[in-house]
Amino acid sequence: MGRPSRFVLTSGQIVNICFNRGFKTAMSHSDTADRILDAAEILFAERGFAETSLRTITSTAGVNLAAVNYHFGSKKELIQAVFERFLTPFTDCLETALTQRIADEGGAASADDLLESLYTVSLGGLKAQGRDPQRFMRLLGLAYSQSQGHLRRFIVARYGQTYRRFIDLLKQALPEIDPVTFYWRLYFMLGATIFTLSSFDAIEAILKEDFGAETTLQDTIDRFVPSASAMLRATG
Amino acid sequence: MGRPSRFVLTSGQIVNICFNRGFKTAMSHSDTADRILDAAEILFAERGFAETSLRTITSTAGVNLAAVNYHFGSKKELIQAVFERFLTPFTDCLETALTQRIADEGGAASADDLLESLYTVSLGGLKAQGRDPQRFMRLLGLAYSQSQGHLRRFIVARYGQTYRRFIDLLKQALPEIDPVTFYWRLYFMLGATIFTLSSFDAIEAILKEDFGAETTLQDTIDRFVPSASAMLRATG
DNA sequence: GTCTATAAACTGATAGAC
DNA sequence: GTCTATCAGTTTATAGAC
Repeated sequence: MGRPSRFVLTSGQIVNICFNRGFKTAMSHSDTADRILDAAEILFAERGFAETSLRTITSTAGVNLAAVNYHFGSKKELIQAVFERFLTPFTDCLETALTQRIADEGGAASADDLLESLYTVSLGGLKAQGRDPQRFMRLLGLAYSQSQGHLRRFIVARYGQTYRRFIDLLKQALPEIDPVTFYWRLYFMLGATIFTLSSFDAIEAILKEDFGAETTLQDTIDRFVPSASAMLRATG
Repeated sequence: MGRPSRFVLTSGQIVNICFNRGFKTAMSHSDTADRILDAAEILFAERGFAETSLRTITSTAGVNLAAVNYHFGSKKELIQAVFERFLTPFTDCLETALTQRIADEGGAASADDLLESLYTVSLGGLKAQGRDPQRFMRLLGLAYSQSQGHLRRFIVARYGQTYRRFIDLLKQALPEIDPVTFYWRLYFMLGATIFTLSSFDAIEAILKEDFGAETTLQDTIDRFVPSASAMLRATG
């Protein structure tokens, strides 16, 4: 599994370093714009974009309605700002983790290690940042399903490079899979992750109710990595 | 793999039988209500519920605005009617296919055969019906992500029994997987399917562009079944 | 920067003529 | 069953006072 030696940073340590830095600078002053972003992030994730009015956002944030237009210009730009605030530290952290992995493993990381980096950054990173991974995944799901075009273009232009890098590394780690099959399974994995973690609270509650099983963060990562890995590698 | 003998109906044949019956009766008269349902189905799948106004639906359908309230009562009831129209033949067909499978295989079907039934009914069935599988999946995704409660309750009450039956059969076919892991992976599979097929056209276009690969229906089923199967069975 | 007030457009739903 | 006309409520966005 390529467990790092004691001189090498683990994904978890990288997560703590990047997110703690990003977190402090982003949160150092809680002015009106941040209050709006906080409220918008929660409400968008719960209801979607069209179902969340600026009035609901501003009254939840305890600020004036006109403040949205003053600080962000329009609702579309507010949506982009919400995504920018959580995708920037996340993407930077993934970038760092990937660089560390390939340095660590001499140029080519294994598929399981790449997946472990991805899930540790997305789940562990957000929890370390005091944020809810489920909310993050719901927003990502919305970006795909409700995207009015502008958001999709914004995300691809701003963050596409890092995700292409991840995909290329994963492809190199699975040379036996033909490119078309790889592409299908990549979507498969993305959908499984976003969809499942979007319903994380509901699944967690059902598992506790029906099986008495507590769900920890590490449990979830340890469940996702082998499942995704087996799916990517499937023969037939 | 349990290929049926020549005296046994294949999933594909079952699909043709159920859907052709349902299709003719449902489409025999194209009055105002059906025109509204046709337009609403397409527009909801493209934009979501909140983003699609009744005015857009009625003008697309070429009918009067008041006709929606006359025929369906409210927008919520129109949404339910859209789902009812495509979920009823789909669910009936899955029910028939499952019954055939367990009769065919003497009480307990294999996981791969169950998955093959599910995908043949959902993909093949809708295409046989002259409908777009992608649209079907987008609507299912919306039911999960945008569900305003009423739709979720409607679907569970009306169709829950068949899906619980499928899940129980699949669980029986995978006795070596512990129940909690099974539950996680079921969500994983559901998300992968809905998400991937929601973007079917986009994926198809990219595959043709980048690899010159044409994508047929049977290709897609043959790609999904082993991937989902490997994921469900993963060890570790 | 923050506020009030209001514009301008859109929404779902309905009453009542035909 | 279908239409027009309209209601009552909501939405985003902005102008202008402070």
